[in-house]
Amino acid sequence: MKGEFSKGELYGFITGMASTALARRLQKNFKTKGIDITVEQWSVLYHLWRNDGISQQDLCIQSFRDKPSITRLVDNLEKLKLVKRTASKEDKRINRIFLTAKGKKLQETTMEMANQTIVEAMQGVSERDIELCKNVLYQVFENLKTLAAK
Amino acid sequence: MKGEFSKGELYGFITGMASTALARRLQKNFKTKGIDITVEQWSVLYHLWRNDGISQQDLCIQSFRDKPSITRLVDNLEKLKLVKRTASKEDKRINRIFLTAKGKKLQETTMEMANQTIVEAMQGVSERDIELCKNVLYQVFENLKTLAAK
DNA sequence: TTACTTTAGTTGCATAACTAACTATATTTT
DNA sequence: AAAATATAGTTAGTTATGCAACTAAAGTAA
Repeated sequence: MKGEFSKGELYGFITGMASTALARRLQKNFKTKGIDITVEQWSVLYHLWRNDGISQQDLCIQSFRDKPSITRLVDNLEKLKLVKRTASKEDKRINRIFLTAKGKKLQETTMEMANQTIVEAMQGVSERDIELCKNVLYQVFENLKTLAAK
Repeated sequence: MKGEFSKGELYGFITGMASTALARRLQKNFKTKGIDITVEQWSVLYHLWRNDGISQQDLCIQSFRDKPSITRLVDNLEKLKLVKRTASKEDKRINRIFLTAKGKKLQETTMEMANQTIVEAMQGVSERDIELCKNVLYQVFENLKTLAAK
């Protein structure tokens, strides 16, 4: 077990082993249920379900990805007929991204699966500790964001 | 700020925003210091520094990657003259991976940078909370590993 | 109005990840 | 010993990420 995610070290923390494992699990759950999207595509849809019609730039910020990544994710989501690009009339530079009926339909099932996956992952961890862990990760994220802005 | 890594949600947790930010920061720090390796390559070297000459299979388990990923990471590390594949004499299926002098030399500087990056990231987080967070992530990892094995 | 700068998005190139299919060597079973 | 199985590693195809260079439209300044 020496090299794995051992309690005493930060290797797993740096490399995001827990979130990698979580994403892999969610991906497998999608596949098992015959849902043919990647977890990355799901994470883009996630923001559209809350806020349909936002721009690619908004998706960059909210999903914490760069512009080329979003361009290609939207390309693929469009191929899957889950979203549709629409040029903004006010500002022709902007693409507004809208969910299709098919895209909207995925929300309920996949969010349910995501929640279920988290429940499985958090087995044996108290609510209080989950909150604390989220707060630490949030703080880490904020610290690094501040540094990156410099 | 609505879509970002907000305290109240698990989105950032699922997508590994904190570890992504940490990896990006470490990558940038490498680049700034003229160290031309990726963080993924670094994470492979990390295991070799502790245990030179292990097999690709060992690297798979320890770095939590699949076989093709390790094949290519070792390919690229070999191109960079940081490691060298050597077929095992006992079992011809096995490649043992050995650090070159150049590969060994990277340890001190880059580990220092990784530690420094973690210090930056953990600013304002108590030792106790770091420990607790690591334990939660460890538990999550173990839960998912158990599930995957089924 | 023309020139400069900023913003939104795309394209090209390199690295990395997952899946599936494959080769080669070892091990186990019969 | 021969056949079946398991293990180590590679290859091919698709998706995703990061960086740099690019186009087009908007906003700002001269």
